Amino acid sequence: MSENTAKFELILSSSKKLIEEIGFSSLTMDKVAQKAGIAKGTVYLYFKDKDDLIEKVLSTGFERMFDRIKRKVSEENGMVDKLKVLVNENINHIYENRYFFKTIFLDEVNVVFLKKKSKESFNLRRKRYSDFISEIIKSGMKSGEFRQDLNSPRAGYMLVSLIKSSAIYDFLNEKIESNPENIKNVTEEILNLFLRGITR
Amino acid sequence: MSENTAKFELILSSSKKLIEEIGFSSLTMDKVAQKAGIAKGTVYLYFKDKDDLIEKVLSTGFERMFDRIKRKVSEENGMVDKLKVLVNENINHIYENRYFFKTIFLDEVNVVFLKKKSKESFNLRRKRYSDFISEIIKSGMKSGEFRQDLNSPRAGYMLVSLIKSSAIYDFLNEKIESNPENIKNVTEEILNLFLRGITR
DNA sequence: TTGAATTATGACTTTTAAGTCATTATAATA
DNA sequence: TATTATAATGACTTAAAAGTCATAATTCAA
Repeated sequence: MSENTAKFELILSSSKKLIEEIGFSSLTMDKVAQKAGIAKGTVYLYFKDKDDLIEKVLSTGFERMFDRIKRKVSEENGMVDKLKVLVNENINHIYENRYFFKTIFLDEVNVVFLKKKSKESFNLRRKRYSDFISEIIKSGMKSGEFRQDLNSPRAGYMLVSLIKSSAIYDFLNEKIESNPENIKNVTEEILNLFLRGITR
Repeated sequence: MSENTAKFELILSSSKKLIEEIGFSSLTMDKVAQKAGIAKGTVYLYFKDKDDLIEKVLSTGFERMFDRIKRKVSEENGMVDKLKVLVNENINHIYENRYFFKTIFLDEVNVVFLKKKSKESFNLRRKRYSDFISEIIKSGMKSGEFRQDLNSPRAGYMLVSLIKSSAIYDFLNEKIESNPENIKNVTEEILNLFLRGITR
């Protein structure tokens, strides 16, 4: 595996662009090479195989998003406030990378294409994020901000899925433009439901 | 396209079993034929192509589930009660067909494999279900059972995703056994969150 | 400057599985 | 029973794309 970081990044970003354009299901190594302006063999100098390439596209994207969210969350004190900035930051990130996430979510890429090992890391990332949320909820239960009878890991997992499904809902309804108004609404609707439920 | 219903059903149920065993990504027409104990060419007498076969496996499964839920829901009057039986019935259905849904959810099959046309019908089914829920929520808003400031279509969509993600959560944590205790808990946790939120 | 080491190339091989169709078997009908 | 129509077969064709590797280009070190 060669060490040239610039070329590694070039292949990675070309793949990401391609995925936005044509989706995962049509992604081929030939197209990746063409998009990056290099030969197919070169791709294999930097990535073990196609699975490795996709896994790295997904994992670098996730780490970038997770770091960003963690930074913002750490600036808040109350658990309700932490959840608020978490949702806000997550939705913002999704909208800023909306064409990528549109493909991820609507194509439901997810783990189908990945081999066993990459499937596991996919689920591990999901778990790391929902565990992070679960800890906030646990603290909120201790502090009295949240109900005492919650199953915090499940609740954490549920919030992740609410965020995701809200974005899917918008993408399906063609609300893909990233205007602040829209983002503010989505964020509030998720938080409203998650914090207060639908009953009066 | 031949008319023999028994053979049609045989291929359909063999495919479903196979999907449970090996997942969508490894499903081949050769394996389907072998599982059904017939020749590959025969499969093509009853289904246009692989996409058609998968689409029919998914759509018949969905219709069965949706009918069952609608029947139960129609027996209730209050909107809260309707949502309660809806969630309960949906979770029950998922657990009764847990190996199928485990594959569907964890492999995240969804639409990846399907061609454009089938992708659309996949999203249409999802929409039919969330619209159905959305109508219940709208009635509940009118009757005063629910808050007035809800975005009912989005809320409907969110409930669908809460149900799905709860099942995924259990499957990921190996809680796949279908004991009534477990099902009761899951149902209650979903409803608790959706109706009341996490704050006190 | 030269030759060794590294990186890049893309035509080629391999694999896999979808879909076809000439042939055969079975069922229906007269 | 003979003839026609329908259903079934599976070897074969086709297609697509992953992955390889002998060769070429470039970079580096002496």
